Amino acid sequence: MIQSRTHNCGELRLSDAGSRVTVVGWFENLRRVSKNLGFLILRDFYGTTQIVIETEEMMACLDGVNKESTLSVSGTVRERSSKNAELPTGEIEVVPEQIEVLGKCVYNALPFEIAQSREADENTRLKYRYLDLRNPAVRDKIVLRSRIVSELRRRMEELGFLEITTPILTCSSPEGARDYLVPARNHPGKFYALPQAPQQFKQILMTAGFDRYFQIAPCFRDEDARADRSPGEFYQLDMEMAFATQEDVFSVIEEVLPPVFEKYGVYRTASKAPFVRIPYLEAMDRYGSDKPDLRIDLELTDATDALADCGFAPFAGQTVKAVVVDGFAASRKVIDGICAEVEVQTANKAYWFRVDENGGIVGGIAKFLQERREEVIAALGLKPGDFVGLAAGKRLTAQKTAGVLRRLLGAASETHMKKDCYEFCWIVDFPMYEIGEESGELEFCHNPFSMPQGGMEALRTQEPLSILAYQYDLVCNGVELSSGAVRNHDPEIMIRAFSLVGLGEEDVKAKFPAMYNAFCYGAPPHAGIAPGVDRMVMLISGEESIREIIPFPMNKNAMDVMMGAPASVEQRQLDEVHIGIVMPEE
RNA sequence: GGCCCAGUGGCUCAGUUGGUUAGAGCGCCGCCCUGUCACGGCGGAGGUCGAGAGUUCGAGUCUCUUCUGGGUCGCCA
Repeated sequence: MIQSRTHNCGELRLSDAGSRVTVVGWFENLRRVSKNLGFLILRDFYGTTQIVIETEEMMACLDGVNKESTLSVSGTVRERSSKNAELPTGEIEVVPEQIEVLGKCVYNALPFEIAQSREADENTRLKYRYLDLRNPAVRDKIVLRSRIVSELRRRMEELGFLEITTPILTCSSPEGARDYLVPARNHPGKFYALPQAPQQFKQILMTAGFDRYFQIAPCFRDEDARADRSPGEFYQLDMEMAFATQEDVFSVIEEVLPPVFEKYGVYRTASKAPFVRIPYLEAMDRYGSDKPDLRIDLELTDATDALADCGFAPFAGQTVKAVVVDGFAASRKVIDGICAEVEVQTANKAYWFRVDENGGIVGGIAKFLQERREEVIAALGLKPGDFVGLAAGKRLTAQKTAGVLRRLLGAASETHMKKDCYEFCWIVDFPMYEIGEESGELEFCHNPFSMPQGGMEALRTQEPLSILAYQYDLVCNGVELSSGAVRNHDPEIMIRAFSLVGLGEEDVKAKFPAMYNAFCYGAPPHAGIAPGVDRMVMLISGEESIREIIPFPMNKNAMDVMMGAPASVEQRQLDEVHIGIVMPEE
């Protein structure tokens, strides 16, 4: 009969000396000092406890027992004769009377060392995730995630938000990302889809009379992975408010998020309400990005007039954007590295020059600028010691390239980046429409659910490209946490908004039948947002790989190498759901 | 789908202009060690150098193809 645990491995202290205890956990290590003296380290979720082996009898209990087996140890707590101040339990040890193996580890060599699992091959870590997670440094990220989610939930509820779950099996959505499809057994040829977001459901909840909704919502999108984007599935702190404006949404987020970031973050300070608001076009112009990292105090300068016709071929006829960095004394090697990285990230080249102590232009493309040196210096407001990074191309290309350059220069500079804080901002006033790059025709810029600023009046009278939407992004330290919007709840305005992109009433009804119908029965004005939980946990924990903050992550190719998903299924299962497999050629 | 990087004992890595029998640390096995705490000492086992082809007297090293993993662009309303 196994004795029940009396204490966990993290809680015994000097005051427990003399107590008879039973502790259980994983066999982490045995430091064997002689034939009948050794130190056994037992580890559980809460910590480690040292078991001192002083007899050949106890030593024999461990013969042939591999590390990482689970053990039960009963004995007496004793003060250590040599203490370890590094450990919470470092003043005591347990003198065992009985050692029992609870669960054997049948292998005497592990795929990787538990304590160093973060250095192991990532594929191996994912395959043996249950071993990887035994490493406290790995496990703590998952614990952190749990605490963050719990706190977000608590704060939302305190503000009167109601958590309501929405369906996982629903309809394929006609826009956006690729859907994950689920065949419907009782409806041959028809499919459910996993939701890309609970967008329509939450808007219908508003129409149904719920006032403040939120959900830690699972979302599914069949798109390729990135370092900060797990393939397949992710979670959002999804919320929606009835009879609400953009400002109402902002104030909820500004109240809920910063305290959580400050409480659990690697950085201990976060922006206070209200967050900076930057119109989209201004963000592109000043930062070359719609997700600017405001920890960097550099801004883009327009150098088109000064440099476009300087004789340097890549600038001819292009927009030229500059990033001026004072006191940037990086080596040539560092500068070349930054330029190469810009090219990798933008597929566009970056250029540079420098102003020396005497006001001369040197380095990079300097030789093209000598003739008009004074004009360039005056136009860009340069002074000795300034470094100038440059990007050229069509307006948007030049902005985006310079934006990446700004980010890299900021990170490389000693003085232009505040490193230890969370800088939030809102990007507001996104355009309602844009000219599609492929189609060359008017398209919705973000999503068709947003309310145009100015409502019906704007749609009737303004030039479509000049119409702005009540559409906003939440950005923190250069990471886009979320999009959100004041929704278009008026069927007439919705039809008018669609008509500008060549779609009629029938198209609206066909694409979003439930929502459209619901809005025809009296909808409240409403607005919402859905910050990504995974992204927030990454920022808070300081992790750069999203796989570190997901309990069971998939690899880049959307495979779960531990479970073996995706996998083949039996023909019988396929038959039941009326699916035939057509393998791709070759 | 395009581009970039990586792949060498169980793990992390070194391996020079192509040149003897491919090394180290950790782990594993054995022996020694009475207070360790990254315990220590001595010894040992363990390698189709991701795979295939080519160049060469000779390939871990060079070339091509391919596989796997990561990053990135496309994509992500």
